[in-house]
Amino acid sequence: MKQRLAAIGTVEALPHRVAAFLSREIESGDLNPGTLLPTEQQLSEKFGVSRNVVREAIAQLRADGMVEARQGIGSFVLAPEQRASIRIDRETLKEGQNMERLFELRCILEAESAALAAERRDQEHLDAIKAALDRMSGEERWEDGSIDADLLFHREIARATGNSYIHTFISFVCEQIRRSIYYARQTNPLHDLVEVNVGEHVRIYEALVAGDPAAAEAAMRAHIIGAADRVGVKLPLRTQRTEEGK
Amino acid sequence: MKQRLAAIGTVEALPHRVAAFLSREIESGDLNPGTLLPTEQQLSEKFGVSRNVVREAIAQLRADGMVEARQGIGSFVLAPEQRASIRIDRETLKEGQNMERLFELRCILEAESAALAAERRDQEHLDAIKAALDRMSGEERWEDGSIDADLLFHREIARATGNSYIHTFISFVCEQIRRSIYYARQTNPLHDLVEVNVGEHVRIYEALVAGDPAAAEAAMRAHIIGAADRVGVKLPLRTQRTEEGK
DNA sequence: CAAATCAAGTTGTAGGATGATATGTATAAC
DNA sequence: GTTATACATATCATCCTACAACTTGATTTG
Repeated sequence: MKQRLAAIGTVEALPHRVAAFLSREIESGDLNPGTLLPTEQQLSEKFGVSRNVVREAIAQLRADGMVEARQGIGSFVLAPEQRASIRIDRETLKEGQNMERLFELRCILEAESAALAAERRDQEHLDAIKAALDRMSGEERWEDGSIDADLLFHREIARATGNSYIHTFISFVCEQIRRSIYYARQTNPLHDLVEVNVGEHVRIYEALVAGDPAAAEAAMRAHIIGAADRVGVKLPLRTQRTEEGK
Repeated sequence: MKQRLAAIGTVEALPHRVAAFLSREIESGDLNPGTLLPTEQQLSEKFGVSRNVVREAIAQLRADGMVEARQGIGSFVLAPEQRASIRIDRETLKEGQNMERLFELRCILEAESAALAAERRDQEHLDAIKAALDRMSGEERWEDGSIDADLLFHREIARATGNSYIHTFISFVCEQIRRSIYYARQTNPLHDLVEVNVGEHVRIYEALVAGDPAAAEAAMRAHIIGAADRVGVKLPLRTQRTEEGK
């Protein structure tokens, strides 16, 4: 009774697919903490892969602190309290549609971040944001320095919210996106370098200076959508956005 | 020319010892970024272990984002900037933070999550959410089973967005809040147990069934604000929310 | 000279064999 | 009857060989 692993278009390593499957089962609660995973033999037969593949998958789960293997017994599912971290690894990032999802998450976080920053920013924050903006304007093309300045711009806005959780999460998401862009450029050097749209950033900055949360949110949302578009990602938009909060 | 791995008193798994050795070589700069690791065959001979052990060790390094393996070539050492696997560990998030900021982030993520879920959910998602809701209704007080059901309810909604990043982030934030509540109850057992407001959850569920993103978002926002209030956290609200998107 | 082909090297996967470790069971001793 | 030992079983840990898939560079061929 073999079970087909989701066969996405992208070529993906088998161990990662198995690990992702088990990981989802644990996350969704199908495998409660404390329970024993099926034996390597059973998993091997269930997924139709060799035990080596299963072992590598379990090793990955163990590295993430999701299970604990004990010789002669099996692998136990650990409670979420023991989970060490959030991790988005390179393989996951390469999966199709993941860029789209990442941008979607970024849009949610940054739009709200911009609105909060517009309400809570002080002069020191504005100065830091302006400095990043100036650094960005120095470069026309999407080069390393420009990318860093762009990243800094967004992080400074997140910092201006006064909520370090938001700052941490946005930094993380931005890093993921930046690295995937690096990677895409590395594997396909002919790919056109994406230009940084300075104008979009200026509009965000102006809204922050004006202390207008709605304008800041709208400008940021437009910017993220534009940025996604420039790397070939069409962001699925919510159909009823304008009606919210009525 | 075999090389002895450090034989510590503790019995440690072979792959972990190999990974630790290579990891130290990379960290110390003996293996510069961009260079190719020795082949699995060579490492196998060097350490006197099987190729499987070497493979598991490299898989661990890859999971940590230190190397990238490419079939037919070898494993490249990555620069720290290129490392695609980032951990947001609890220590980082715990530094001088408070519940207020955590709830603020949760509100941002979950409100949008509910709206997206209302647009994208299918019957399987609704069934899973309903199941969590039923489990929750069984308990009147904020007890362990009820907390788990509550958590599951929110995670299932996040899953219904189809965006695994949102799911991951929300799970993480919920887990943080749950642990804080556990801790508060442990240190102060006299503290009144907070009741789960089933009604708020029902309203969210109904909006999801109706496929109404705006209603789902509003219900979720009200719920998070209410939940924060019940644990003594006053959520700072944005002043201009209703005007957004004009 | 250019393009197609081939050969060698490397990682990825398959599948079995053996050792190490934990658990349950049956037998023997008291 | 109870306890203790030995054995059988199940499982992970490691090792081994073989083949498939992929990359690179040399060779051959037109």
